[in-house]
Amino acid sequence: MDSNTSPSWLAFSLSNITNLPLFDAIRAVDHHDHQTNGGDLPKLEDFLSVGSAAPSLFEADSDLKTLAASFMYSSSMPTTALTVTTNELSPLDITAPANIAMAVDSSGKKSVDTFGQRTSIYRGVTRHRWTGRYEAHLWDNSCRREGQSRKGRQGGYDKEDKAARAYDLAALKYWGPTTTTNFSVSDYEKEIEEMKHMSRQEFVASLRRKSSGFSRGASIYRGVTRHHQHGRWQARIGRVAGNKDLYLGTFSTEEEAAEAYDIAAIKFRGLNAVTNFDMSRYDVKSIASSNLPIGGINKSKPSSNDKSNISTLDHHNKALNRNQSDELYLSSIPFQTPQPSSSSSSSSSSTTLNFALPIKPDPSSDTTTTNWYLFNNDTKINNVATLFQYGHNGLANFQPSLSHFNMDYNNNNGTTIPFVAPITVSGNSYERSSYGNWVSASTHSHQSAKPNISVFQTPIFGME
DNA sequence: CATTGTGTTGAA
DNA sequence: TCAACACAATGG
Repeated sequence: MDSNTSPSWLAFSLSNITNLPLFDAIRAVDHHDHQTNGGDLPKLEDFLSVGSAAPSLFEADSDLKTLAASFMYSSSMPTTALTVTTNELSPLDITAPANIAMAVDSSGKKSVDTFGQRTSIYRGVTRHRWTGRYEAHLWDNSCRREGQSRKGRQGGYDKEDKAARAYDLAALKYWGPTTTTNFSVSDYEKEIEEMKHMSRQEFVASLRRKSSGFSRGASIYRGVTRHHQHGRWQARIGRVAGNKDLYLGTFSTEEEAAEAYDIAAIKFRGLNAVTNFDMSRYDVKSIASSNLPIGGINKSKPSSNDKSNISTLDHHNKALNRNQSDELYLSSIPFQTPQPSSSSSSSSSSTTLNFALPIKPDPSSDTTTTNWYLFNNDTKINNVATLFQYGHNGLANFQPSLSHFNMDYNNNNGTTIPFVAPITVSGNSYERSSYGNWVSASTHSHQSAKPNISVFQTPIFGME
């Protein structure tokens, strides 16, 4: 909550991190060093790459030119700050495919004499020449056309079989359950279900995101480092727009910092950004539309508040509106003046607010009650009132692009204030409620004063 | 070899 | 807390 010092657009962060997914947590480094030791379990390629480097072996693989998506997997992050217990080769993984053989020869193309150079026993997987990392390749030109998922772009997983699985998933998405996969299709039931809701590009993008690599640092999260003096976590993103490092703030938890990085990454790199958390956590659209002065970031600290930016108060507002408190205001939402008082709006009646929150709907939830809390700037948590959303049921109403929600605001006085807000909401109350992780809105609706709404969220981390 | 992530250090 | 430089890993 003390991370109230981030760039304005970061304001859009909403850490629903509570359910820190299983996020293959360990994007850490693997401690095997294939380059120097023939030690553990030599791999096929170790034998193949005799002499100097193995590089050229794949150079000829021009087929890869058509790759639209690729995932890299590594097994040789050289250093090792974090030695991860590598037991990733769980029994499960070893269920290596019976179709290996076929995988090998079915890739066609390559002439027989190059077979021996295959760098992985898995279909769709190749081992990167220098690095020893693994890439899963999926060829699809349409993808490329749409400018999505081109080759490379992210580090790799640490294990060959992971690359193989990535390939499998992509292939399943593209060619259906009958396609040849490395592992049994039954391994992917869950994923297959998930992919149904995504376009190929989306799915592939998500796969890419899940690939690992990186993190040679203190944090397992990308873009996060621990600061020397107070052990706080600093988030940065390098040389974006401008060519300077962009400092994203310091946070007390890695996750918050990681999220800050993610948002920045999305902001600058869009859908292709490689993020720490699943992209679904963020509302890319909103992040993109925030008025971040791309190319120049408010180098100047968002001094107290850049009310200036706010001027253009179209629905999407940003501008960090810090408040004397130490609460984290994620987004400040200057909005339409309250109702022209048509009726009795004086003190506490009815106000129409317009604001947007870059929160992505949680597709897994079908609840229609969102925990929107309205606060009074002065009293904060005391004046909590829950907003009940009505008139909407189910997922259809949670489309990110969609915008208007009608809500009733039940204030403490029992008064109900109709509330209209173009927002996208996360409706997953179950996970939030248990952690007190709520999206909240704070308002300044005093007498005549123009309401000033800020959105912030209650502390998530550090509170058990 | 161009990018971009991370260690570090230091001033404010 | 914020910034910057230097270096290293990544991916082309």
